[in-house]
Amino acid sequence: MVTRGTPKPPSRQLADLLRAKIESGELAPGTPIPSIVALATEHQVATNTVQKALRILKDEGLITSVPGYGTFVAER
Amino acid sequence: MVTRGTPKPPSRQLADLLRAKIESGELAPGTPIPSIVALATEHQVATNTVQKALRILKDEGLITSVPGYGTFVAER
DNA sequence: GCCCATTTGTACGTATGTATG
DNA sequence: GCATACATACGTACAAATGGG
Repeated sequence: MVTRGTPKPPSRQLADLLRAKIESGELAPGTPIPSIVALATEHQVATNTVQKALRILKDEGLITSVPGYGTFVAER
Repeated sequence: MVTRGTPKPPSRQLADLLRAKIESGELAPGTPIPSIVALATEHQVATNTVQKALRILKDEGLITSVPGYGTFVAER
């Protein structure tokens, strides 16, 4: 759940949430992550915020994005 | 000069522009970079775009930001 | 080859939060 | 307390890439 009024901003909360799913294996390497719009709707945040969260995970090498196609869990 | 209609987005153009000034020594290590608002006004882009450009340089280790204080050219 | 829906990427303008001096 | 500056988020818009029909 993404909440406000906490020291941890929504973008980090969402990044942490997705990272946990990846590391737990719920999102396996090679599988697609829900689209940005889907994540924004699901977690009640702006698409920009989702982009920011995904950027964090990209910087960590956990995911890769293909424009016009989708975002996927990286092979480790 | 930051232009549109080119394959290189404004945020990258601005990042490249600032990087060149740093590497040429025009902006020496330890010296402050103009504020985000100042850069946005000067280059006619949104503050968000400036933030994006600065983020690129931060990722490259060329600058560091201190909230409420300013952004500075990194040492070395 | 040509539309078209989907998806990522970038940008805009604005608002608010937080830190510094 | 106040002014300045960075950080985050919102909603919106449009470009470019992809894939399916």
